[in-house]
Amino acid sequence: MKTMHKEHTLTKNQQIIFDLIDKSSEPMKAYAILFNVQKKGIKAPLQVYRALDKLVEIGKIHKIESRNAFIACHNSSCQVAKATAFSICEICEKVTEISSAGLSKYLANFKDKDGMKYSKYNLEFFGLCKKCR
Amino acid sequence: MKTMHKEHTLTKNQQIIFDLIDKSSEPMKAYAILFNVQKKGIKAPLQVYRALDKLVEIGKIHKIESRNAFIACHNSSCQVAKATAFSICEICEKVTEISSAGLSKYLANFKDKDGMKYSKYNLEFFGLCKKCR
DNA sequence: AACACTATGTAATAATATAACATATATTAG
DNA sequence: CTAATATATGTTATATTATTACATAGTGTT
Ligand SMILES: [Zn+2]
Ligand SMILES: [Zn+2]
Ligand SMILES: [Zn+2]
Ligand SMILES: [Zn+2]
Repeated sequence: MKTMHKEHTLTKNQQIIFDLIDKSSEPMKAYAILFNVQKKGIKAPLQVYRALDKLVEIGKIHKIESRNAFIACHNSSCQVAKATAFSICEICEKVTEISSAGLSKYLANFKDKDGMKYSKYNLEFFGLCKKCR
Repeated sequence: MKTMHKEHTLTKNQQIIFDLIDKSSEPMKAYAILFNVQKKGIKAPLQVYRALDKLVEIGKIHKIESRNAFIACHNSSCQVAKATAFSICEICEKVTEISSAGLSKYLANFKDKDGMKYSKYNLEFFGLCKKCR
């Protein structure tokens, strides 16, 4: 078997925060998350950041670096928690995870001028989404 | 002539801050920049951020989004202020701007599943640099 | 001179993220 | 099972990154 998926059982805080992000239609910022989960007993920024760190680490969510925001992974079976690509609408800020075999293959095989390959990358495309065009 | 380069005459603050970043061997963070230019009369964060915004806008520097840091553009004639790619060493944090015709062509021509093209992108590769391998 | 535009100066504050320390819960080894 | 270890949580304080708001100054155009 080529890829074995370790099942990560989420802890309570991780589950609460993942559920919130997962059902959100847009990327969520840490303090928006905090505000939303306070009714569930998560009171401090650090509790949020710790859960976010872990969720990113195991690939359940991704951080949109240019926006300091987080979205759930929608690459179904995301073996590529470390090879991410997104399109970002510069008007409505809609973010979509790009799942392109061609793109990931190209980038995974890309060699810099020293012949160096990189297995980990993050790519953010910017433009206008369908609605905003 | 294909690309006409408007010469941007930098203002005083812009020049001070660009010079500092340009001579730095590593990406600089905004408050490190602030600290360094205080002797030159730039006293407030906003003065730094305004200069940074402008310098990014005209392509003299780039922001490394995953690090909240800034480096001078070294794509010599950077027509691609909006199409940037970097390699980042996860140990020593060395950042290098990637200048690859193949890569930029591939990305500029990349179409998502809706057939959408993106003229603007930012790509960050992560790995270990020569020294850290 | 009048106007528009860009840049600067300054103070206050907002938004994002981490350090430090105490406690609790889960996992593993003996 | 129990002790040891690792992971997760709770809490307070603080560090880091970035923007709002408003006043002033310079630059170029008509
Ligand atoms: Zn994903
Ligand atoms: Zn849009
Ligand atoms: Zn460049
Ligand atoms: Zn290195």
